[in-house]
Amino acid sequence: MSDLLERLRGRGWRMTSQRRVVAEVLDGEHVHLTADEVHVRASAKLPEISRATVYNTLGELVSLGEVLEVATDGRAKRYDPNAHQPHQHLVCSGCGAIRDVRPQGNPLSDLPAEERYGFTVEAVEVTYRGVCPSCSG
Amino acid sequence: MSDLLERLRGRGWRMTSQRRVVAEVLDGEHVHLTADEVHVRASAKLPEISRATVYNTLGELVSLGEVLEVATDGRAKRYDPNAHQPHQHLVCSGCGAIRDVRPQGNPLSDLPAEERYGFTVEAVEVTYRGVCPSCSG
DNA sequence: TTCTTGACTTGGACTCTGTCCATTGTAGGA
DNA sequence: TCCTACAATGGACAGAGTCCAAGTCAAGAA
Repeated sequence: MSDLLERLRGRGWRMTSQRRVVAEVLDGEHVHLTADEVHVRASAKLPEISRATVYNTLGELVSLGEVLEVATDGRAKRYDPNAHQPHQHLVCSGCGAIRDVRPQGNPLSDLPAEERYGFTVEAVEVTYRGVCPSCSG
Repeated sequence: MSDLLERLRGRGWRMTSQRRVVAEVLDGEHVHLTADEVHVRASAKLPEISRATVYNTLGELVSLGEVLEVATDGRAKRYDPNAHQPHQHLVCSGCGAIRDVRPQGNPLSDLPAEERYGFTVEAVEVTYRGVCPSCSG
């Protein structure tokens, strides 16, 4: 993530303190924050940052392919900075915790041609649901 | 779906015209309506039915395991009456059409123990994304 | 059949998530 | 340093869903 800002600058992204702060907040492993959580954490570093800017910046990062949008429940979308490593998600039904996981094989190949109904299938999202150790203990 | 009402009555469900209409609207194959769409169609049969009742009834059907909630985009949840036959979804990125599909094998077994982080994994949802014949033509 | 009652429905207010837009501010090149 | 196009702001707005107090009614009891 540290070279993210460099990469974006190279792509003509204008660097502002707001964008820098949003990028910093999204740094890390197994990070799946909602826009609102990003706003809270960004505000801690840069109190004047507005909600609209957080939404704008997240949207741009998604368009640029640097962040993934994850919708594991019907509530707010979550933003996953782990965009350059293919993975799926494991979600705790108790507390909502999310882990990135890497299943074996390629789930795309599990859909036989006769189940594709003429679609050109391009991607697959897998969400495993279960109970995490803290919630089952 | 025709015996759904019988089954629910047997479970102590009080039968009302509103609930009957919502159940009727959800009948069929590859049905994935939003709550609002259910409300529109139910209103055609029973004009006085309220939005709140549609939400209540859908929520009850989901709790009872008779209908599945599907969140394929960040927008409104969709309701899938095909709850008694395990399946996954194939979604068109163009028009949003949804088909029920049955992948080979059990996607749950693709997640090795060392990728479960101590979770008790109970279910898996798979969403295939692609372009349908109408949209690619 | 009528009565009774607790479950169900209603509609409007409210919350949450996200978008839009006119105005103000500023990064970065000239 | 100055310009200006791009970015940030915040407040209004929209869509999806929940909540609640009051009114209604399904279905068992008499």
